Amino acid sequence: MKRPRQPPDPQAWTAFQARVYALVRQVPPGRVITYGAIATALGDPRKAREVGWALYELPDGHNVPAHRVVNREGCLTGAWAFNHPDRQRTLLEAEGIAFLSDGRVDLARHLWTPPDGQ
DNA sequence: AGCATGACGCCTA
DNA sequence: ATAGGCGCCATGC
Repeated sequence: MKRPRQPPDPQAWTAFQARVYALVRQVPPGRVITYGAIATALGDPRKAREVGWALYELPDGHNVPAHRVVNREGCLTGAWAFNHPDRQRTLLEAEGIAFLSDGRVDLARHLWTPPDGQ
């Protein structure tokens, strides 16, 4: 059975971004969340890549703690949105995030799960 | 229209 | 645990 798919809709995309930002804003300091977890919490686990896009398009002056978003292995995203390759790691360490010896976030300790109903 | 790319993730070997 | 392949979906050329 073929899976129903929504048609591309700019308004839906904007709404999607808003929901991503709203969810990321709920991540407490010292905790992290993954792209896949965000997509799942928003009701579509397949949109993990779009979560990344949404964060990529964050406007200036946003109050979204995007540095608390990592991939499912706990890897950081690099310099993309943080102006400096170590910026994201610095922010996370300042919040008490523990890193493994290979440079990944210790997800077992810091992964945050959003409450239901989001 | 086709093809490549990407702040991703799952499956398989 | 690691590496490669593939699916996903929005974007850009």
